[in-house]
Amino acid sequence: MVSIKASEEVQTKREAILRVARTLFTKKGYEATTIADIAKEAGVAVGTVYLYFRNKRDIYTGVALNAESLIADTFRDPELLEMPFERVLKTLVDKIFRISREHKNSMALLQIDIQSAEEGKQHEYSHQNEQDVLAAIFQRAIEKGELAPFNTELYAQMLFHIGHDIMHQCFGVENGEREDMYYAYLLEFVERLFFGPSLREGYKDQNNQENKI
Amino acid sequence: MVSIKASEEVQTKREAILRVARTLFTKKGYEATTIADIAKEAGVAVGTVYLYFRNKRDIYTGVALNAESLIADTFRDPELLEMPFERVLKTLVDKIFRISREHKNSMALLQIDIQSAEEGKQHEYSHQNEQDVLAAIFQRAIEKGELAPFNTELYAQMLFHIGHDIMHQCFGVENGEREDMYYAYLLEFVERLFFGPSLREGYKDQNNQENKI
Amino acid sequence: MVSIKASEEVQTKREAILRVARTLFTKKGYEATTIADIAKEAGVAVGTVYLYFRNKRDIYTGVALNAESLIADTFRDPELLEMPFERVLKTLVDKIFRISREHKNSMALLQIDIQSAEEGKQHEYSHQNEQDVLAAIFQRAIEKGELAPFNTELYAQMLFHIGHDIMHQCFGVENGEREDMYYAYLLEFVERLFFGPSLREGYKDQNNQENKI
Amino acid sequence: MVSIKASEEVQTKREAILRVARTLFTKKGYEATTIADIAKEAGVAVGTVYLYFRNKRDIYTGVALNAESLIADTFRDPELLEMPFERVLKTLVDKIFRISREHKNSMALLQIDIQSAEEGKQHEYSHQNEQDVLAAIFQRAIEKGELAPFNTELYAQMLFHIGHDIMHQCFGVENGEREDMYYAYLLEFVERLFFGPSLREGYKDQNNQENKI
DNA sequence: TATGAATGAGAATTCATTCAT
DNA sequence: GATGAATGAATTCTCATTCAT
Repeated sequence: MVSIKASEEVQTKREAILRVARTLFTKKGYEATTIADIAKEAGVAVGTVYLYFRNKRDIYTGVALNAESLIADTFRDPELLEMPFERVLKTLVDKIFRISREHKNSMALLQIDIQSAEEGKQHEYSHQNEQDVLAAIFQRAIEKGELAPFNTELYAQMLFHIGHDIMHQCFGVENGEREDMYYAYLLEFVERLFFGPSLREGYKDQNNQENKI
Repeated sequence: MVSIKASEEVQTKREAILRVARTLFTKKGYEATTIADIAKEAGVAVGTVYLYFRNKRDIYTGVALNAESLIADTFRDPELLEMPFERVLKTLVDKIFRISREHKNSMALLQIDIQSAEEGKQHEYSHQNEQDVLAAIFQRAIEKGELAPFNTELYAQMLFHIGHDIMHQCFGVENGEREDMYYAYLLEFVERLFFGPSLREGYKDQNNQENKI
Repeated sequence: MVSIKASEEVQTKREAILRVARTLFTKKGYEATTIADIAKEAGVAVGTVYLYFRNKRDIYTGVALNAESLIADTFRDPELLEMPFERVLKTLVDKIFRISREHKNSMALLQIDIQSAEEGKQHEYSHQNEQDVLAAIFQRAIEKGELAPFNTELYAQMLFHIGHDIMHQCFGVENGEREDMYYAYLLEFVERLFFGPSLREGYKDQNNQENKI
Repeated sequence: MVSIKASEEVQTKREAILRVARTLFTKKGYEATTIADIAKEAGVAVGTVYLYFRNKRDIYTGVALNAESLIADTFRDPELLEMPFERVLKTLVDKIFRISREHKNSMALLQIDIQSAEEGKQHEYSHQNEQDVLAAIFQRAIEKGELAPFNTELYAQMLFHIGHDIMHQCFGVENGEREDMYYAYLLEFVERLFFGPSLREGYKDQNNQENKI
């Protein structure tokens, strides 16, 4: 009993710190957030923060990696490789919105990463990870003849960025207040890119406008 | 005479500071860059920096706004509103690459200022500025019947982000070493989005592949 | 039964802490040694340390006084007052080396407590203690006509310091690796001082060299 | 004029910090002395301390090396190698007292050095330096036939320690209040060691007691 | 204008000590 | 007695900003 409660407490405390740090890093930026801020907000003493994290950077890493791996993990779902591509896009968009909603604060952090060129290089790897998963999904669809061949890596990268930007805007900046709108936007955008029609053509008639917003 | 020379000096010094600040902010991040760093690199005394800028923030604003307005200014070219849309995309991509190449360091800054939600809001205005210009170009094309109607603001926003991301990657992270590749990427991406074919269709035959990379 | 075992445990634990503290204070210095270090090394919890000692200072005092009184105690041997002075010096040198060897780590501490003038005054008393015992031995030899009269306190003080320095060098710094050499050195030094010849005279001939090393 | 005054100021400030640091390190010990203490006592801001020293350790080194080299420098006087050894001892004792008096606080630091075995090894070199100079003086006297051969290095080491101890006691602990007494003590000690008589013999008659205290 | 020494508030981090279990 | 998580005061060091020259 005791141990269960204790370990829960620990979990609670560590996570409280992470949760608060996430929020503050997002709201004020990494450098402008002080350990004192985090401790106060998390309802613990400054020293306690250092009980769970070796240093400030460590907290950041905890928050950021957590956020990054969340998305990559969800995208790594094997079903995505087998389901008809018609449904893949919507599933991906659903997933990314769901996770982002659940981890609002983490999402915004994905931007902080790219603070400087040097830092950027350090985190490139984890981005790559997510992009690879995305590219693999596209590649599979091409193999199955559902998509024409194209530069999957390039599109993975760009879509990854678009996704992040929208998540950041939607949840980081606007706190999810216009989630529905952004959901529709993103979906329309990717469906148009993958299935057409091009912006020049537009939707010829009403019957065909399932995907239009 | 003296005053001319003096004002030239002033121009020189102010700009030297801005130029150096740009580079350092980009390379090391805003917080990690000290006024002493900037002063030293710019070849002036610390106190001198404060003759031209009220505080550190002021320098940053100078740098960032400068960078942002550069793009907005270029996009505001009235020719863009009148030329056939067929040529608009390529012209825009050309412009953004040219400016980014000429102001490598500034570009990366565009990422820095999305550091935190609060900061984000402050700079939203100038982003908006650029996005508005972009949306206006699309709107004009729709009016001229060159494009089907679509949510121009949404697409302006997303394309703005994609553009920034690629510029950041290309010039901020990679220092322009693979500029040609990124140029082709971005062009193919936007042309496909605007003119098709969708990724599902792909390019049917060789004759039709004008836009393919 | 239980109480016996318990008190043994207590003894064990208290001494384990003292033993570990001694080593760490010696190796890393007082300030650089943390209670956590001591507790870990001694195999007890941090809180346990505070069951046996009121505070860190208390541990230090325990260690240092322990070390100091060891020597004073040995010097207080009544036999020393009665044995012919011819043998006293060698006996003293033997004793100091034996104790130092057995308590290597303590020895080095004798230096640490002369860290600052204020601290110095606090510990003067225990030094005085040792020096008094030494002076008493010399005084007794003078009374017995074995030594000419001299300022016994002064010489006690200086010899005490020389002894400590050599112990520190021999056991604290060199870890006893050249004990034999230092033993011969110290003996030759004090025998020359007490019995001659002076460094100017040196040893006249082989037959006379009883005391030479 | 300005530059002279300026450089004087600098000298003054840097030295004020060193002077104060010396005193505080001596009085309270290295670790117990805070930068705030030093700054306050020196009449400057905390930041100013870091204008002249990179970190706390740097201040310490400045103080300690200064102290150590002072003695070695004085002992390196070539005259000492040529003057009759009769006068050398008194000259050395005079020198060491004069320097110690002038740099009271530095002297006490020589003890702080030896805080821990590890630190001890670091500073061994500079001690060696001083001991070598001393040993060379003795060696020269032996070559000139003024002293009988003996282990000059050993005696240099021991006399070096005795000297330091007495300086520490006299100036560090007692602040020079009984300087005359310690001067007489040290002189009697070394003269007896070098010229006799041994403590056993003592001074045979009144006429011969020039050196007795 | 230009300088750069000086300032001191503020940040990260450590660690002796306490106390609920 | 024993534990070790929690505390928060204290410490070192940084750096934006000022101001006398």
